[in-house]
Amino acid sequence: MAKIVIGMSGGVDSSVAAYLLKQEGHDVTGIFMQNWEDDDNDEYCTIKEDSLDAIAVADVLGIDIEIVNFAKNYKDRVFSYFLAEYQAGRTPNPDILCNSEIKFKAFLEHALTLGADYIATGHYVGKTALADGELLMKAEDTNKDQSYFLYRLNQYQIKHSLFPLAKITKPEIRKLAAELNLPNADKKDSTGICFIGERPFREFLQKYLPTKTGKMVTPDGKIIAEHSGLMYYTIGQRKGLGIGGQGEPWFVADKNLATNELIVVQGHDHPLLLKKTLTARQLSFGLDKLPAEGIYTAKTRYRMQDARCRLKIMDNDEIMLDFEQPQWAITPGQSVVIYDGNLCLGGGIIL
RNA sequence: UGGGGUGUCGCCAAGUGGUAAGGCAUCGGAUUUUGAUUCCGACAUUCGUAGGUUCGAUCCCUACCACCCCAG
Repeated sequence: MAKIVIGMSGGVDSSVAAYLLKQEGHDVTGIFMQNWEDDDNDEYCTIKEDSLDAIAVADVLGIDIEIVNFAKNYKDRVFSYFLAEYQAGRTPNPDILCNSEIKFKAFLEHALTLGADYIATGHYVGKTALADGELLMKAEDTNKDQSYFLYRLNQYQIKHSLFPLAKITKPEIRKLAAELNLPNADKKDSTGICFIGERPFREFLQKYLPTKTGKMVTPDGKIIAEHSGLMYYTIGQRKGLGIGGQGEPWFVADKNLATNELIVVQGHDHPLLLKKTLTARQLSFGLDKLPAEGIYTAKTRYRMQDARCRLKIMDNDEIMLDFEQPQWAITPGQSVVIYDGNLCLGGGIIL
C-alpha cells in the first residue's frame, strides 16, 4: 500500500483511475487543479462544474479530495510560452508543457509535500522498468494512447508517477464508470487546451496578441488573398483560408515572417507539404540522456501513426530525423516524439 | 462607336426545350486533452433584366443591361 495523490479533472478517465488505485488497496487522495482563471464567467462555469464532478466522484469512491490552484504557475510556465510561440509564427503544443511543468512538476511537488509516494493521473499511457531506469510506453488502448503528450517527463517524474489506465481501454472505462454509478459516467470527453478548454481560436488569441494582416501567396509569389494574421494559421491548415474557386482545396504550406506572407498551395499532397527530414531541439528524454543513433519510429504530431526513421545526433541539443516516407505537414513548434517499439523514448520540438 | 464573346450559388463550373451535376469556400456535426488533417451532413423553387414563342424555357426569339476581347 502506497500513498498516492491523483489528479482528478472531473472527467471519467481520472475518476476511474482513482477507483482502480483504491481497489488495489492504496491510500488515495484526489486533487482537482484549477489552473485557469482568466475568464469570462462562461468558462468559469465549466471549471466549476468540473470541480463539482470531481468532488462528487470522490464522494462516491470514498476518498478525500482537495482543490489546488496553480494558475500562476500555469501562466508563467505554460501560457506565456504558448503566446510567445504563436507570436513567433510557430504552432506550440501547450499541453505537452502543461504536463512537464504543471501536472508532473508543480503538482508532483505539492503531492510530495503531502507525503505522497506517487502521483497518478488518468492518462492513457504505461511505464516499464529497464536496466537503466523507467520509461513511458504506449497504452494498451492504442487509439487513446497519450504518451505523445508526456514525452517530456524526465526520469524523476516518471519514477514518481503511476498510470492506472495503462492496460485498460476507453470503452471499458465507460463501462466501469457506469457500473460504479459515477456521476460523470456519460460525460463527454474534454478537448481543447487543457485547463482552458475549447475556444474559438481566433478570438481567444486575439485577446492576447496583436495581429497584422498580410498576403496569402503561392510559392511562386502570386497573390491569392489576404490573411488576417500569420499566427492564426498552422502548416497543413485548410479550413479558414476562405480561398474558393477553381480546382483542389488550398493548404498552408509555410509562413514568411519577414514579409508577413502566408504561403499557400493547392492539393492535399502538394510536394511542399511533404518532408522527409526534420531537425528538433529542446530535447527531452525519459532516461535523461540521448538514445543511440539508429532506426526508430517517430510521430510529428499527436494521433499520427509513428513512422520509421533514422535518428542522427547533431549535438547535445539537436537531433535530425530522416524518415523512410515523407511526412505530411511537419510543423515548427510541434513536438516530434521518438518510439522504440512501444517504448516512448522522448523527443524534441521541431525547428 | 463598329465587330466578336460571355453572363448558372460567395468563387470555379456542368447542363439542356421537360422542370438546376460537381468542385472550392462557408456553416453544422463526428473524430481529437495542442493547432491541424480526415470524415459525415447542410448549402440556387432558381439560371443578368424585361418581354415573346411553347402544354412547358436556364436552354429558342427580341430588346435592354453588365463585363471581356479585337478594331479605334
